[in-house]
Amino acid sequence: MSRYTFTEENYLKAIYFLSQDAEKGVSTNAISESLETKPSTVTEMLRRLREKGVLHYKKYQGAELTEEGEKVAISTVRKHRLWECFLVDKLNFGWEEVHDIAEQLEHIQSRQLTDRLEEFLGFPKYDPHGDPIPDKNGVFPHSSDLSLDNCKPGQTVKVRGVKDTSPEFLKYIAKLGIGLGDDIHILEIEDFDHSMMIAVHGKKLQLSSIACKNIFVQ
Amino acid sequence: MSRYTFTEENYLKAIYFLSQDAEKGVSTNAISESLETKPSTVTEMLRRLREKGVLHYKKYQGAELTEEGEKVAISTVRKHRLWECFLVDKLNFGWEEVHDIAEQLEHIQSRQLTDRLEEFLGFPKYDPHGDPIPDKNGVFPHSSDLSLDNCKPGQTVKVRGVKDTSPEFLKYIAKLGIGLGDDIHILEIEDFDHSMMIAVHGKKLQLSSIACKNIFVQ
DNA sequence: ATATAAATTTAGGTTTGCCTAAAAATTTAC
DNA sequence: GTAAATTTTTAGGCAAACCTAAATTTATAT
Ligand SMILES: [Mn+2]
Ligand SMILES: [Mn+2]
Ligand SMILES: [Mn+2]
Ligand SMILES: [Mn+2]
Repeated sequence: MSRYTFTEENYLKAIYFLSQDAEKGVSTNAISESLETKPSTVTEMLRRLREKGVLHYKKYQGAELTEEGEKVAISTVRKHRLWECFLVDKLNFGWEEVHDIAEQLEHIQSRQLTDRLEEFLGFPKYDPHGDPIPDKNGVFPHSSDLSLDNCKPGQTVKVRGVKDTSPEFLKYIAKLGIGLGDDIHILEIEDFDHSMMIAVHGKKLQLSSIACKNIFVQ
Repeated sequence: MSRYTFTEENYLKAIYFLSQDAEKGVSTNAISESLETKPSTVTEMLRRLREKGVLHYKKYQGAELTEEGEKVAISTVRKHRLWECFLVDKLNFGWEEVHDIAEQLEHIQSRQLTDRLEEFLGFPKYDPHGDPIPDKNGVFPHSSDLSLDNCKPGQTVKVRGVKDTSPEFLKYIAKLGIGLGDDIHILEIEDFDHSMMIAVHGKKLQLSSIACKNIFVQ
């Protein structure tokens, strides 16, 4: 993994995320939109990145990252999310303020810096928005590691599964309007019983600590 | 103080330091050497920076920063030194390892980030090499500019910083067991080469006059 | 004072990343 | 299955930073 420019890392990161939903090659237009550059600029960059060996690309057929390309993308995601943790946990920024600063910090090149930052932060598994942080080998934590009761007010997390799969529990959360893939925004945690006030689909509702322990999030 | 590129900040910082000793305009060659670019590149950049209003420059007459230019330079120095403190104090880097990483971090643009970092670090007045850190208004703390070679036998002085911050020199004095805050007792000065016999931590050792000139004391 | 040397600028190129406008390929619509 | 719409690529340019080689200006030395 040699050195990549600011811009190259941004392209690789964008293609990495876009290729998660679309299973074919990532389209020129999709990249263009995501990076707010013109499609012609993207075409040119794709040719350059292909020559560097970080992606496969044939005219009109979209792009797919190579192993090396994915490694660079994941490393950039890792840096981005670790810095977001730093900004929120150590410098007391709000979770909504940190993205743009992390967009800059994610391009600092020093393997040692990233690894020591991770250690300093106590090896966090998720960033302030609940997104998983890959380890130094590029391995993401399994989402089932994190249940809702381990999250903090201010976080927004995605429902990834349930621990209790009984019909009673599933019916209960379905009635509340909570389903797989939904975003839960944590508003407040009651001190005395650890129940949570949350917002889902714009609706405010209360969840007991027992319910929270049974919802896996990411 | 609008936004400046990575490169512009580096030029302004270099000119700022160079204009501290040379009281006339800073020469093209001096900048070229300090930034390891060719003189012709510097000439071109000086014209551009003049148009931006950050320095005065007339053909063959060298460059001088305007108030705005100096503000940018000092702000960059501030960021550089605060990040060096962070790396040493919080991430346990050695003081000889941090300069290159700080060269990158100093260009992150967020006033808020810099100020909160400073607060997180406890408003340090000096970086790990003993260099003074300007406050958010660009004001430097008063720093002693007394170097060891100006001291006399019999004196005991405290190490406050180094003039030469190269890894070679830092490693050298680290090997000798000399660090920030250490007490140096001057035993004898050799007449013929002005080398010093000193005692640190109870150990006797010899320092060349070149080494002595590069150690700031108080 | 003139010749030589050194410093600086000019001229002409390169690479990275971006743009607009036009052409070509692909997809969709009838 | 062709025509229209959309997507993508090509062609040609531009700005920031860099370079080499050739002038030009300034400094130095006899
Ligand atoms: Mn983010
Ligand atoms: Mn980015
Ligand atoms: Mn430094
Ligand atoms: Mn720098």
